[in-house]
Amino acid sequence: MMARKKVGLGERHKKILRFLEKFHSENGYPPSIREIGENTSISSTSVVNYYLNQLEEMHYIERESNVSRGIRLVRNLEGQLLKAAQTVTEMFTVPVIGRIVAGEPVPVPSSDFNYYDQETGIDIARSLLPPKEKTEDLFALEVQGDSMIDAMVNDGDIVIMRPITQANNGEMVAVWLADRDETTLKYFYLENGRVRLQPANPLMSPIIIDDPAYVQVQGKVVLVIRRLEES
Amino acid sequence: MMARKKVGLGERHKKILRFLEKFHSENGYPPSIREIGENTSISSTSVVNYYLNQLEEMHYIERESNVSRGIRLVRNLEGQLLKAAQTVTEMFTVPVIGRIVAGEPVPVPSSDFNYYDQETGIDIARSLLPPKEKTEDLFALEVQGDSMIDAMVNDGDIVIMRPITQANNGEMVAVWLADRDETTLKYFYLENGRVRLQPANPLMSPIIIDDPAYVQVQGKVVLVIRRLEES
DNA sequence: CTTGACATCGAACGGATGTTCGTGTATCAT
DNA sequence: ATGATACACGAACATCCGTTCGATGTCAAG
Repeated sequence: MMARKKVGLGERHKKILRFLEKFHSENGYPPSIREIGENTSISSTSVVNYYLNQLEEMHYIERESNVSRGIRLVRNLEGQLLKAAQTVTEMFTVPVIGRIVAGEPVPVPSSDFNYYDQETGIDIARSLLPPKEKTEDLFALEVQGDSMIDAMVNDGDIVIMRPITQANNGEMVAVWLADRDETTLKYFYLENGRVRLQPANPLMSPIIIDDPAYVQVQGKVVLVIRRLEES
Repeated sequence: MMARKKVGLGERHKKILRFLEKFHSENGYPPSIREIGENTSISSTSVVNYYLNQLEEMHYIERESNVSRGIRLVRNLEGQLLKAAQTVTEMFTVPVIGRIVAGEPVPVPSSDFNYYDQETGIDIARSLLPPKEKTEDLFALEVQGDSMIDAMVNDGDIVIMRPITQANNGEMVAVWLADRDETTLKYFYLENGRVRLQPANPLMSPIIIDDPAYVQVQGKVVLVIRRLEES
């Protein structure tokens, strides 16, 4: 109230910015000018307008004239550029549908699996995957037991997979070995009619399967997440 | 137009959803009903209203009555939950500041490290970490080489860490072993004045260090990410 | 002292916006 | 055939909303 010189971001500017951020965060759309005023103790819409104009000049927001709630957040209080729009599509939830255990086939979801009903999911930033990788049919499994160390995955790790039945060479896949009653995660290579399953652990030897019929590809591994326990 | 039975997401629903997503993405605020109509070839605001009500019943959107542009996107076309608001705060970028190599100390950022200047970062969903885990000082390192298999991390894995100099028992830490000129990732236990460094790999034996002065704790591991290459 | 810049206010206005209502057409089941 | 339901339309209305205007107060500089 005593700041007479224009010195940049004043307290009222900050207060409005914080409110803009919070409101959009909670509601999915920007506040109106009256809502801004009510929540920042400004009684007149023209004063709110005045400050919004200044925030626009300082490139914290962008406004559309004569558009209700036409306010776009550009920077946050610390001046960081906000990718508000893009962020919406840059994270997704992968349903955790079960466990991956050495002695059982992978529980691959059926084609009519309802991806929205899962109660447990794991949030993944889209940028962790290649741009072309589709996300809709990904599923997550929790590793159970110590039997997957050749794949360098540990008890409790989360393995995110895509259901496939045909593998390309070099892909890390989950296969069910019918003659051994065993699930294993390995790099898949089809060479001269035989299958080579290469462990991720460089100290371990590959498995060679003469008859590919014994190798049931169940899914392709796209991501492994290990969370360390909070102690 | 011929579909008289109510069958769920119809073409018009999809068209509107796509437009909602695109418009919000580009403008930072939702479209008005007339804008929706103009862009989906619907000539009447009441028809737009009709479809928006249906999309709300199907939980793709949420609406606020009598609020201009009071539309919140809840799910996208594929049905994935959008955390439009929360996503802004539920994802963050961890700077990748270097590599973790067995023969060198961990490059821990200094206290005046500028976290915003890093060009390489890795996006992490906030939910992958415990709620109390602060995110501001986390840094990421890329594993180089095959020398960390006792920690079950592989060449190319991303290890996300917090700088600490004192470890609690049971924490997965990066330590610099001064007598061996070696960095290693292990579970830390201080027992009767001696340090036990337990490998994550259950087939491997612990290291016992009699003099804790030789154990320089450099950081605590909070998350490991393995991305499988697209082939 | 005056002047200009900045900040604050409320009232008023006109346009933006959402909602309701009634009508018409098509489809389906009985 | 009838009745019920779903979808599509335009008109009308009331409220929401942004903008403008004029007035007032404070401060700093000349």
